[in-house]
Amino acid sequence: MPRVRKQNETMSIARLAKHLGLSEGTVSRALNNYPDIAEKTVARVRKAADELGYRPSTTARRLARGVVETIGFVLPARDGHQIDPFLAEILDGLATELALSDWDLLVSAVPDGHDEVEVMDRLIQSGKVGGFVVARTKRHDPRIDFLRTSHIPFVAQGRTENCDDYAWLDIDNEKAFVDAVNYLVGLGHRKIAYLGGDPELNYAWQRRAGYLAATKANGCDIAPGYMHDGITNELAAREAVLEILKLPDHPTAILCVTDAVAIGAIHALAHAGIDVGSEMSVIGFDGLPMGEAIHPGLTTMSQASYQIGREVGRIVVAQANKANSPASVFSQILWEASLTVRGSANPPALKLAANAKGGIS
Amino acid sequence: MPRVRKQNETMSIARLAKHLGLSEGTVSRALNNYPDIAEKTVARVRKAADELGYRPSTTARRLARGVVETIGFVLPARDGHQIDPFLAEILDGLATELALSDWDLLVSAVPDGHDEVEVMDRLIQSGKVGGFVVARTKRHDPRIDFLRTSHIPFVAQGRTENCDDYAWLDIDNEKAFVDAVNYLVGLGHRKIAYLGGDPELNYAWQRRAGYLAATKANGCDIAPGYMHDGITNELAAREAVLEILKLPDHPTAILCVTDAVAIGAIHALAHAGIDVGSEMSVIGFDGLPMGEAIHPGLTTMSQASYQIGREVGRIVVAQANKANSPASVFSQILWEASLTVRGSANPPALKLAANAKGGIS
DNA sequence: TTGTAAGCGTTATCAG
DNA sequence: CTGATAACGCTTACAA
Repeated sequence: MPRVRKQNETMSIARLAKHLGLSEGTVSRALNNYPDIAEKTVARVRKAADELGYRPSTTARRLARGVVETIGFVLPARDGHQIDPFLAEILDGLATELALSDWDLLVSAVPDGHDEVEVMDRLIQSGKVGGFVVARTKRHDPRIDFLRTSHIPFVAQGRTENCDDYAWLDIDNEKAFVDAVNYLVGLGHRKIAYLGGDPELNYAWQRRAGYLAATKANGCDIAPGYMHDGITNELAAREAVLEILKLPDHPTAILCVTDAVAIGAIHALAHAGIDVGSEMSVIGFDGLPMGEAIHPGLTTMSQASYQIGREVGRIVVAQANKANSPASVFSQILWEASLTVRGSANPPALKLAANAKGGIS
Repeated sequence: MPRVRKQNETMSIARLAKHLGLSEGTVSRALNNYPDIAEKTVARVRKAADELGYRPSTTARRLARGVVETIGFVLPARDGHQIDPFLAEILDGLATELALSDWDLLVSAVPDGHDEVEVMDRLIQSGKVGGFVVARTKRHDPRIDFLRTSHIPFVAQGRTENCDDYAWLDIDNEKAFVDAVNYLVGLGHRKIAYLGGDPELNYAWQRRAGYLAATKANGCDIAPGYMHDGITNELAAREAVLEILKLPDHPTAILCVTDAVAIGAIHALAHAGIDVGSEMSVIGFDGLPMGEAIHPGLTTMSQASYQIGREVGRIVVAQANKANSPASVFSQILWEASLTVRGSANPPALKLAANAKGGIS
């Protein structure tokens, strides 16, 4: 014997077969819906399996079948700021969808001194995952480049610049920000500032592009100091707002790359004594629940992150299941964000009304 | 041949052995640091393995060794509200620590119509995980009861009422809220309201207990309408605050079970025209980054959620590794939360100063 | 110090 | 319709 094992407790197919007086092969086929087993036998096997609490060993099954029904997800390297709520929602949706398809979700972090591609490569080479989901894509993303070459199914949440030859699900960020600008212009705003994120991240780049395109199309000019890039959290938002308030020619509205940034901006404005929603309008992006709880409520472009996670999970499993198709065609899905109107964005004219009402200054 | 397999691409130990002119057994032992292989051979094998990019198949290894180096984590059933930031941080820390120990993290959701224990049971029975981490414990937690019986290593983040016979890491929630009340009393507050969470959740129960004990010890009485339970998000916090403001005898401070609740409360107060930090003090619990960005900054009891995740990971792996110890002794660790002072809590006397400064009303 | 071979629990081919 | 049996890739007791 190669080793002392607690075989006595584990219910294996061998024990089940012996118990039934059948061969292992027959039991296996009965349990796996093979068409060539007698109805009666199938029923008998099923019943016994249930009663004895038999569950096939995933490990053995993997080895025999040569497939791994597990999707890998590598958490973005921890660059100081924690997992954002958007990612958490995606993960939740992804886990839910995979559970429904009986796939597993393997979540991995990137240890210091390593990089994401390295981690992904190990996961693939050691046979731990049979597919990947990649989130928060960069404009040029080494992870995508890597996955392209490793012939493993994967889906990106968010595109890259070149994105013809793989599956992705993205929000139409550019259109969303065009819509947001148009909405502000429709309210009467012409001087619109922008708090943008890391331009390496494709979503930030796309939103920035939407802002630029729409302001131009509407003939709003972007005064110096109106555009701030690299705002990735609430604190950076505060600082940027302070700079904006120092400008001789104030904007009347601030468009923010995310809700987190918008919330930071709102607080900074409130702190500076500016009445948000009247003296200054603010619009965010994400649709976080917190946007509903603050005052004024955050007007924002909402995306259904949980649903995105679910859909991405659906796609990656589908892709893995039809890995045999010759001319592989990739799901490439663009969803639209929708405007959620609350109190933080209003016509600039309200400012006068508010001042009048205040009656003091 | 049982099946057409793409054996040509996969670098197996067999190919490696053949390439080296050695037996598979020798190669395996060389790679696994067995003491009985010649130095020279070990070096040769290592080199070849590196060059040929050999990575042992985790699946085959699992089957042969009979151990699964994977920790399961079941996301709390999605009861409307999304994954809270605290959980996300824990996950991040857990994933990081496990990656360092070469363990994997399997994250699963609970499909509708199933329960968490069911999901955990399946994961164990099918051999997908070799341990568990359980978060957000309830006072009486069926997951813990289940894991106690299934002889698999696990660690709880948070205790249950009976918690002698398993490993856990918890924050001393009761002490934290005693400290918070003492701090408020030290500032001069006597009328302290409380926004509490779901009392089924042990942390909420413990914090509540701390509030009750400390107010009593300090002789502060809790007027009717001062205590609100079941406040689990920002919106509920708003409503509770509105009720509190209707009370004939206002409290001067509100202690909140979480930062999310505190932030909701602060916004509701601001909305009602109450100046937070002077007319009303607010204290939260968690130490979320957002607490730093709002105005006034949130005074809160901070816990290091990422570190908690890491430590929990460390413990569960350690426990799995010494599964042979006879008199199993469990790590039971209590960490303290630390007070982070910002602007949202001040002496009630400031109210007068603020009014004076305002100069108008 | 190394080779041999059994075994982990399942699936799948091929006879019967 | 069912039973043998090889194979998946690796580990490990034992023999050499």
